[in-house]
Amino acid sequence: MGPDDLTFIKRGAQEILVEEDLVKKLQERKPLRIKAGFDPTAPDLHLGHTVLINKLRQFQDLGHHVLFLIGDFTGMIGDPTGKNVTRKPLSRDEVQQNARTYKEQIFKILDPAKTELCFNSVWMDNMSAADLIQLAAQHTVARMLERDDFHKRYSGGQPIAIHEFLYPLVQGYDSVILRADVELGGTDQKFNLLVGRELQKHYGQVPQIVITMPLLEGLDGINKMSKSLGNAIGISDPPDDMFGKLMSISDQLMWRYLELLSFQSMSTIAQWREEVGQGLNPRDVKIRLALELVERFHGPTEAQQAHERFIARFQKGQLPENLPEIKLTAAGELPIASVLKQSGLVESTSEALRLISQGAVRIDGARVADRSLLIRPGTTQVIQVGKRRVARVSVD
RNA sequence: GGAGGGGUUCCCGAGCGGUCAAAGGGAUCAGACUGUAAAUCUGACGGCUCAGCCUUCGGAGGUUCGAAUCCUCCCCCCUCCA
Repeated sequence: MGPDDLTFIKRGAQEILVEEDLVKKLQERKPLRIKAGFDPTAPDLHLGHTVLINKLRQFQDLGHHVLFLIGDFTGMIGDPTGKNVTRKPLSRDEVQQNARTYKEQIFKILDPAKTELCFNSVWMDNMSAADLIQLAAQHTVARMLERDDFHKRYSGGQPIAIHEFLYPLVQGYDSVILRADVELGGTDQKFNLLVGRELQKHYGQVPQIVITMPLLEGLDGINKMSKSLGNAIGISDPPDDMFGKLMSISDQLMWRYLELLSFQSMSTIAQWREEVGQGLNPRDVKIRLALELVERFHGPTEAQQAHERFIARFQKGQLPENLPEIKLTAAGELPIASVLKQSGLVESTSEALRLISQGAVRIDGARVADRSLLIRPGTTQVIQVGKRRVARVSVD
């Protein structure tokens, strides 16, 4: 623990405010209080979220103390950052349930012994209106309007509700209560994190260091990773899925993922880059990445097996071992399109016919050319649609 | 409260009485090429008992041989003024 740790801390970080202050704190060689706030909504964490959590983990490895704050009070306000969607308040039970799910997921990365779970309702519920007004008095409208999205909305004539100004204030006040030395957040959180610094000064504390982490790109390599964009790798994705998705990223994106998601040292990664420069297939580096991450969330055995299954299936073109079994019942012969639809391999008859004419459908390995092919009852066949959809379908 | 603009298939966005299941782009899916790479090329992209038929263009009515396109009412969004 000390100033030498700066290199590790800086890895992948977008910005550190203020770096000299961080060096000073590190020089004290005392465990720092590292804060990060999270939504109380159902955590469906994906690798994008883990960028920040990994950073917390690095701090723990360096001997620091993590304050994992669940914003159950702020959740009721709704973070005005980015999209402007009103949230419905969560009940105590829901928050508790979500907190449990958080624990399950984050402790695959974080060390429970060095993690303190906090809820800001603990202190915010007791705050009086007078206290809140006093808190609000610490900031001016002009400063609030400096925030990029407020500024845009204000100058663009879009509404900003008064309560939206309270969000950054409460988030900052959390830092005061928790006496945070460092707060981590995504780049979109920069303003809110800085408000924490201001408030801490007002309350006579040394302002926290703000570290922003980049938003990880999703599988497409362009948009930020998000479940709703369908470009995410969930940390509870099954091993094969996770492995496969990681293998499907572009070579360029792979280096980014290595920096932000891998626990390999930067020097090791630099060495890999060199190997690729000398002719190593980037695919093999990708395999290392996939192994590491699947292992992190599912353990070494699963990782190894996912790797083997991947090779068998996609490099050797074999069928997966555990095919989903689908049983259909039919009175007589069934057109292939109906079989595909009823088995759930395609969404509609139209899609089935389309895919057949595109040569995407195989029965027991043989491409189906005839769109009016009839399947007789009493047969069991392996049906493939494209590369990823396969099932053993029996018709009775 | 007043004036104006707009709601089109997953998204953006053209269409403004027939030739419209609706241009173009994106996303997606499939095929080729591969390393399940990426990029590229090709094709598909509402549904069905599929060379035909049925249901779509904010909602409900209406005009017309015929409407996403015209009329009426309603709902929703935005801009400007107060």
